[in-house]
Amino acid sequence: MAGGRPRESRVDHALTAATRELLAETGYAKLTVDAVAARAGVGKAAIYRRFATKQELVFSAVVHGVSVEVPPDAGSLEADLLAVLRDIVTSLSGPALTAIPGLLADVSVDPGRFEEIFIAGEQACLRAVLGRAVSRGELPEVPDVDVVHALLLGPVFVWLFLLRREEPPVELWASFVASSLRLPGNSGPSVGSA
Amino acid sequence: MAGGRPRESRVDHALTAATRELLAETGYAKLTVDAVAARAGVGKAAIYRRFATKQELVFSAVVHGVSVEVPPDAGSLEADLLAVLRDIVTSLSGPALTAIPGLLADVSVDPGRFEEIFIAGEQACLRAVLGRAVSRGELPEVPDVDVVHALLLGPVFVWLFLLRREEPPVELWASFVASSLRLPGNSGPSVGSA
Amino acid sequence: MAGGRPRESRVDHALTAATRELLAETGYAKLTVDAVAARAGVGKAAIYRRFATKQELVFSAVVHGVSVEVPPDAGSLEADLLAVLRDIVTSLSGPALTAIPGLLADVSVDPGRFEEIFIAGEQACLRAVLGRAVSRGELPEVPDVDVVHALLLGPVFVWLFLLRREEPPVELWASFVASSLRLPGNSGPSVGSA
Amino acid sequence: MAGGRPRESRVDHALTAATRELLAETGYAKLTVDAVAARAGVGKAAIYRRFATKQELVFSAVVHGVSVEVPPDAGSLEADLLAVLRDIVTSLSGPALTAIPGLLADVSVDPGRFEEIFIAGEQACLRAVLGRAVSRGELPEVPDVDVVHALLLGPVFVWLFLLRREEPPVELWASFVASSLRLPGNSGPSVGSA
DNA sequence: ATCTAACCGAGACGGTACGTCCTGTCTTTTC
DNA sequence: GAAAAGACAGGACGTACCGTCTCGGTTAGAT
Repeated sequence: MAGGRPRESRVDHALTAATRELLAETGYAKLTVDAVAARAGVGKAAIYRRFATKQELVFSAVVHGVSVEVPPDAGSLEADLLAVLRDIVTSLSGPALTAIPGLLADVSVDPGRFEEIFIAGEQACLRAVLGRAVSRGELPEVPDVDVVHALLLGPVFVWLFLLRREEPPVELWASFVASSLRLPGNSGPSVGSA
Repeated sequence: MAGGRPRESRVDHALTAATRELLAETGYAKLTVDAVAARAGVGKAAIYRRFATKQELVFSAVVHGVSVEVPPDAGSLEADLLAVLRDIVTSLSGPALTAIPGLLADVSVDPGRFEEIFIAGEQACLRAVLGRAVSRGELPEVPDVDVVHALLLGPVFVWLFLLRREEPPVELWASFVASSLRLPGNSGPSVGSA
Repeated sequence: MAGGRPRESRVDHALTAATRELLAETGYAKLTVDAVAARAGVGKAAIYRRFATKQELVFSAVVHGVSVEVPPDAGSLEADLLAVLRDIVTSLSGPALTAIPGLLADVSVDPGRFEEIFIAGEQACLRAVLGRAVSRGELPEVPDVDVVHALLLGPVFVWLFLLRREEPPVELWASFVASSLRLPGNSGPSVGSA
Repeated sequence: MAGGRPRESRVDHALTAATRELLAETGYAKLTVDAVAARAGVGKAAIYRRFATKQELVFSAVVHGVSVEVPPDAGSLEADLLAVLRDIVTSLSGPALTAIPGLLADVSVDPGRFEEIFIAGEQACLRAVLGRAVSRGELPEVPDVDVVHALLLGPVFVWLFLLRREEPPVELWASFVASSLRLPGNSGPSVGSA
């Protein structure tokens, strides 16, 4: 009823590392489970003991260590939003840059899991930042977080994955969003958050 | 030198229809070329005579009839932006909703083609709309189109493909973007358009 | 409802040849379907389009060209039996020598098919030979073919596959069987052939 | 230097029983070591501490209790041969019936071990029986034991494993072999026993 | 009225990856 | 130190899909 040999963390680390390397070298589409196993010096069974599909493996490797920290108070709504935007850019860079389109495409990856990692954390940060703005008196009340979040994350997404360009103009967007939020009539809760 | 049997338009229509049906039924990831051929009552060769890859087939079926019309003058920047946003939402609905994440993922799809259809047309509309705002005196000069485009398209993208929710709050975003663009200091060209 | 590309006989021949080569080089146990495909310059799908399992592939390669000819009248029962025995030895030599134990073990190979090739043909020859002996007056009546067949095939089987020795003493066994059959009381049909 | 926990005989018995059950239920080809361990309520290590390979495990379970006793003098060569034949049939029945083809196929099983149990013992019995016939005056000299042994074992083998029929006609074969051995010229040593 | 070239459905082809399974070994904790 | 439990590396299996190719046959426009 008890024990058995515990899983080796060596394997977990090797898998994460190998997946990220191959993601960088060959891209998501050409990444194969056999190649990951070979690179990690691991049997395929050890992979499928941990992840049900290739997508879960990649997902796990990509989200490993994505920050969910609320950025420190930067003094103003605009500066705070800029910090959130920079975090978003960071979380979409590195291995994620290569993997996310593929993960988004493969239905097999649990949308809930995806949302939880890439959306919920960011929304929590955003909520904190907007709360600070209310405390400061910059905003009369906390606007709908989903709407604002999409307004921040969306442009970065398009810039990186559709236009495939680097260095999204986050300062500009932070300024846009901050200024429009401060205008009267734009801040009230307006759609029902699901 | 000429001659040969002409292609049957029946085949083209059957392919578009079959592809859209299967996209709706099984999603992009589980769509197979054999299934499309079978559903369309067509040989695989007839498909590959028209499209070099599966991605082109899907792309063609999805973009078929996407509007690239500049919306009529609605009287104000905000109303014009709203019209552009609605066009964007329309172009991302229907079969495209299922197919776009997959197309985005498959590197094999020519990024240029994709950009041409889904980006360039929208940017042209946007440019016209922004030009009208300058004529009206709502804006001092035409802002960077890439930046504004990402600001419009991005939130819709996130809403539909990441949050997988329906009916994006386009009125809100149109209002946000219009008001922030009208603020002094936000409208100048600020990053080099590639 | 008709047509489609016909199967290439080149593939069939290449598969038979490759299977036999690998059987000789590595033995049945280490023979892999991938290796056969690679050696034959053939995709695995082409194999599994023809054979449901690895066993059927090997079986087909091994039985290819097994003779089922009734040997010419050699003048006496003993000489005829010797000829049948030599045919048996021949049919169990070559690739079959390596493959038969494995085929026998793998339940997946249809016992009926196996019997049909390796048993029925030999029994038909034997029946003819025994009939000739009756015509000659060497035997009063045709004995039970199953029983005599087992008496001929069995020792060869044991010699080759259990003792793993070469050159079974077929002359001796032919002589034994012929002389015992000729004795009164040994030739009548005694068990029900299934 | 000695000491430690002694091996539990419970494990040995459970292994033999589980192996035989699974042999009967699923056959040799589908028998897995994990299944044996699970059925026996035993860890795999306990198996591999006792047997080097799966084949040895099965072999051990199958040969457990195979008699190697020289049958008592039945009064005549034919009756003695019949007794030997019956012993052969017994040793090939039960779990062995399912396992032997598989054991024969897996080269990994030591041919020496196999020979020792299934061949040498029977040949010793046969040698004794033939010696008794010489003493009785039924035979002028002891014939080549390998040859006669193949003549006895072979037909049973074919009947059980190739034809997959039950109740081999041992009386018939005993009579055949006894009568042919008694004929002049058939009894001399004729091939070199390896 | 041919001839010819490109089309058509059907389906086999080489190749590649998938996810499952099994073997024999190793590593825990428990007795 | 043996036991049960179960993770480990390695590697074969049979399935599925892609994009190409080969059949026999059809359908235009050019001769």
